[in-house]
Amino acid sequence: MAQTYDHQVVEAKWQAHWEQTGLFQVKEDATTPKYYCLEMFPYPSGRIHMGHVRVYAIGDVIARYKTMRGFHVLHPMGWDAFGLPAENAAIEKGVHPNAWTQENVAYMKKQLRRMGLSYDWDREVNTSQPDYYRWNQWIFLKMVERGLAYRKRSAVNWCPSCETVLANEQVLAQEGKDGGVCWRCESVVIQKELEQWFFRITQYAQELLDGCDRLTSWPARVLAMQRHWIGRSQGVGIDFPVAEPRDDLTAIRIFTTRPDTIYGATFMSLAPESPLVEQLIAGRACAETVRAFVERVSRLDKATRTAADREKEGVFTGAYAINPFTQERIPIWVANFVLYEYGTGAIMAVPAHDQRDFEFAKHYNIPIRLVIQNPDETLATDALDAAYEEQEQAGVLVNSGTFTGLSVPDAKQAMGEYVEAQGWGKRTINFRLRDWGISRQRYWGTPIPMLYCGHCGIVPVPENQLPVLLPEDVPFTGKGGSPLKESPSFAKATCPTCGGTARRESDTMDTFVDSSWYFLRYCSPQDTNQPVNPHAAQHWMAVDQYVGGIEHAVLHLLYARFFTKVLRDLGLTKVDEPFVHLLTQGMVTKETYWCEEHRWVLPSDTIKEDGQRLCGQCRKVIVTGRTEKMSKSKKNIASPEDLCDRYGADTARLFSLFAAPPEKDLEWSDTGVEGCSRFLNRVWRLVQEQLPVFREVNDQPISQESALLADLQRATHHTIQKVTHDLERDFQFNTAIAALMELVNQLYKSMKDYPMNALTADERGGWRSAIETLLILLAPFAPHLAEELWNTAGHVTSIARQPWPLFNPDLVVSTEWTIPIQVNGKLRSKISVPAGSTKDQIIASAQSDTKLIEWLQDKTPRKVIYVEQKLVNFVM
RNA sequence: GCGAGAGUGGCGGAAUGGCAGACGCGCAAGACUUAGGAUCUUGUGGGUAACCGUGGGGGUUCAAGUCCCCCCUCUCGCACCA
Repeated sequence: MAQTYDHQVVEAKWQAHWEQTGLFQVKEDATTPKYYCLEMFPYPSGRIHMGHVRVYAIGDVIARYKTMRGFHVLHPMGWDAFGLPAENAAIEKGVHPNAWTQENVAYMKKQLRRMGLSYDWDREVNTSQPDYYRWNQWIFLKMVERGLAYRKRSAVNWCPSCETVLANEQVLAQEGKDGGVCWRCESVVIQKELEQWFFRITQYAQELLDGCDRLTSWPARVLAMQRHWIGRSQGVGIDFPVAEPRDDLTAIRIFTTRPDTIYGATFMSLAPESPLVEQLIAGRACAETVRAFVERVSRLDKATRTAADREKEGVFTGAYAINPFTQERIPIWVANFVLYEYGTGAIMAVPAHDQRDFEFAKHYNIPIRLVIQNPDETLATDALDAAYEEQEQAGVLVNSGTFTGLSVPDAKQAMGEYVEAQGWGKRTINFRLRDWGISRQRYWGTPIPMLYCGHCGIVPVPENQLPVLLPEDVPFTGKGGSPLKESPSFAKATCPTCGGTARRESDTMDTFVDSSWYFLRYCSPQDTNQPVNPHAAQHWMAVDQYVGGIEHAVLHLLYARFFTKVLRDLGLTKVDEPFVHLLTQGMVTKETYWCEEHRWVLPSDTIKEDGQRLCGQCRKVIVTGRTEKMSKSKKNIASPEDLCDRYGADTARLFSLFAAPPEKDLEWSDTGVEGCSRFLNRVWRLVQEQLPVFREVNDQPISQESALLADLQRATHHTIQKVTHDLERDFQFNTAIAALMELVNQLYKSMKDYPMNALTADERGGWRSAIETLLILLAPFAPHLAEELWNTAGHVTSIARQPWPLFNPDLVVSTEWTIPIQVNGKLRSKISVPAGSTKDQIIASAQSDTKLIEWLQDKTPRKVIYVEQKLVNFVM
């Protein structure tokens, strides 16, 4: 019996060897094509989880495969190391965020190394270190120079009890409370206005939208989400004169995409935050009521405020506007559903043709006027139970003056032109996309390199004073404003313009800034003069394959696209889009059950009894069983460390690639892991048993006729074809691995069929070649095992550097064909014919097949379909 | 509501319009064993059978899981954007 495979020893041995020999270090190289393979870098939370194993296994197979295909592959790794959890650890455990982060990085790096990933660790980046974040500051200054970074007042979540700003994820929904609550003290969170820094991403809105059309190798749903987020819409801005002008307020501009409905506008609505509201109500009797309403609405956090199912509410301002088309006086209301940030913060309300306005009008008894008629089903105003919003199919204007009778699209066009001709407004394009607010009132992030001088105002930190370092002397209490304000060494600075005393900006940058350009930094990670060396970027960019979770479909990927365009305009890169192909891998889930008493329960902690599933502890019947994303609270964690201890990294990798296609969710299965482990052991034993057969044999041309040789060649070349095809086409790892399993099954069969002691020299050579092909094909998936066996077989150079085998179509040809025979499209028989038989020979042979006689009887088929080497179908 | 995707054995999942269920798990029988939760072999969609089978109903085709039309269910994302 061959010795069993000791994964612990073998994997450690090769990991050390690869590292010592610098196998995965990569340089720019003009002689072979480049390939840039990138997986989204992790947040150093402490431990890697199965989701990490999956995404990095996927990336690693791609990188290793492309290397074997002759590319020089950039495959880097780093740490998205700034962020809230480090600060929470500081507040709760008293550890400094930097110490906490560095410790986690060290630990997780060790874990990643155990997986045998082919990273060039010389290119490692850590966004929390000054050699990285100084370039965030540098880019920020360039953006200030170009007007792409600016300051404005904006609302933040504020906990009145902790007196601190909260990130959106620190605001929790709580039942019975109108609005979110603080994660620590459960006080109701309010909105507070602060001066904050913004990136003008809206300047690139159109380019970001157009770019989506060229990202043809991105998943459709990611593109759909990006397009929706950018949200371009075409409409008209129209001035409605104020009936009794107040001071300089003579008209209010609204934005609408439905100018065709303007004859049906029976009121106007303003956003509560609009400064026009105060102008309109000042001195009126209703002023206090309106102010109270505005106050109440604007205290709510954004998520609560904009929930679609929120009841529509409003209040009349007492003022009127004039509809320019009808000269009619319409009341001006304030409404909770009107967004100040979108359009002009004011809308014309057409209850008959907008569902929100409809509900509002019903509630407050405002007239509803039908101006679009449905030709298929005549609508009556009194009978409407919802707004008629149809725009594409039908709809003809009624009650609309000279525009009556036009179709909706024609009316949109004509009325838009009319507005412009009359000087009432103009056609405009609006985007949902907002400028990106990057100020965070946090410690563990990149300090924003700006100064506030009593004399000179807002002054950028001069470039030669970068980086602005994070100070160490900061207390972490979780209370109060920005932690950086508490550092005496940090807050005070000298104004570079006048030499006077200046205050340093105490906010830090959103961590999404860090991840918006790290892929460029990998091209020249040690450059001390600039964020990225343009020559290195020219060589490596764009990223050929990006792999990561779908949760980043909008923000990260959009910001990274934005930064790429900004850095392009700064002359640092020439690419417009950073990521050519995008693979969004599914989550790793595990089956769990929900017990009323014991919450989430693992399958192993349940009992099956009388066809019912009971909780193992309380024996209550469980009703909910489903697969959930792995999480601590659900207790359905499978630990990568345990997995590596018990089965090894190769098994962990193989399972996470085999159990589901990469883009789908993967359900964890302990027995599935066993299956993969079993497969690797089968490979191990196969090679061990064949070793003596081919060890002394050199590769030699195969001259001999031999059934075994033909079998071996057919099997290996068929596998080469299948595995290559599956990898080339969307990285279908699961079917590629299945093909390798089939090959191993085949080889076992051949081993059984042809006794080893009777093999000829040629046949030994055939065995050698078959096994080496298997190992090479397996190498990207299970690199340690493949390397070990490759080495055992007498090779000194790494299998990771072997060229990928080429498929030879001549070698898969078999001596006979099996042709399925159908009668009227149903399978009735299969026949074997010599390879190369003609259509007529095959049909003749089918007609004489005994199984078919009863189906064909003596009748002449009406028609015979023959598909080359595939099938025969008799139509009777 | 809008957008994207998915419905195939006991389970995860395979199938350029051409043999439905590859491969793996599970299960069953056998072999080897003091033993087996190791390993190997064989079988395994349903039905006694004719036959029936890819969410349901139509259609195109010699042939449909795959293409077209209608419907149902589920998952994910966005969600008052005027």
